[in-house]
Amino acid sequence: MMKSAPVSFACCPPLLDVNLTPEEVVQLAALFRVLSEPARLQMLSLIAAQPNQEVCACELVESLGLSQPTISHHLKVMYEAGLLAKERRGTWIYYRIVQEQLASLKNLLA
Amino acid sequence: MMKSAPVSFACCPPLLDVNLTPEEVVQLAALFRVLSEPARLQMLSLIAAQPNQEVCACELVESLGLSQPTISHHLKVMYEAGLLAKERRGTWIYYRIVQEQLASLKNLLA
DNA sequence: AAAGCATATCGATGTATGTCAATATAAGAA
DNA sequence: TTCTTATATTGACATACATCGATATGCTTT
Repeated sequence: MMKSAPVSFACCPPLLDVNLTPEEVVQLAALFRVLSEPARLQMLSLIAAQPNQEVCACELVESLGLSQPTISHHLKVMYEAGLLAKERRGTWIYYRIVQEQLASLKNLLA
Repeated sequence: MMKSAPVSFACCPPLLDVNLTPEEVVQLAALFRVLSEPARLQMLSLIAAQPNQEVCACELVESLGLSQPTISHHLKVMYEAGLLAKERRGTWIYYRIVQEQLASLKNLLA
């Protein structure tokens, strides 16, 4: 599945000052859902803490106490939500945070 | 259960630029979890759209297509998460959004 | 006190998903 | 090609929780 486009409702209406349509609400809720998992937040935090703003998947497996399939699953979920970008470099795959997605979410919380 | 205190980690470090502790991550994830339900977002949006910034529970039951127990459940969840304040006026109970909680969440998304 | 309406709780049920072991796929090295 | 390592997928399982009907609690009015 392809990475989804950044969330955008009309043009950045502050989240809760507007009557959101059911579709927008579902889309937004799905994004919050992705962020509602401690393991995923830990992963995001760990990526953001890197000097180069990226990690290879194997580092995450080492850092968190979770199995490799579980890490891979979370990476996929965040990638498909448009929160992560990935890039293959040889054997390794590096993930970085898509800032725009988080930024648009932030704008909606006005 | 009592309404929980606003989220605050140290003093507003931008969410993903810092290595969050497991405890902070769990607390933050729980808050996102509350926001990950379409029905709850719709309720928040509906409250924010009111001129007086509040609704009584019965209005929510009428507006959304959900049963009264379900609405009551969602209200409780958001209240306990510190996202809603409530005030009894006669037979009715009015809910309003706790802006600080949303604001601190927004700050963490820097 | 009794009745009527608003809200909360309880119990049950179905669905979603986090997790892992096992296995598959992919890329580089020998 | 074969081997090794990195990542992804599959299948199974357990847990969390949204939802509702039934019922309880609470407030106001008569």
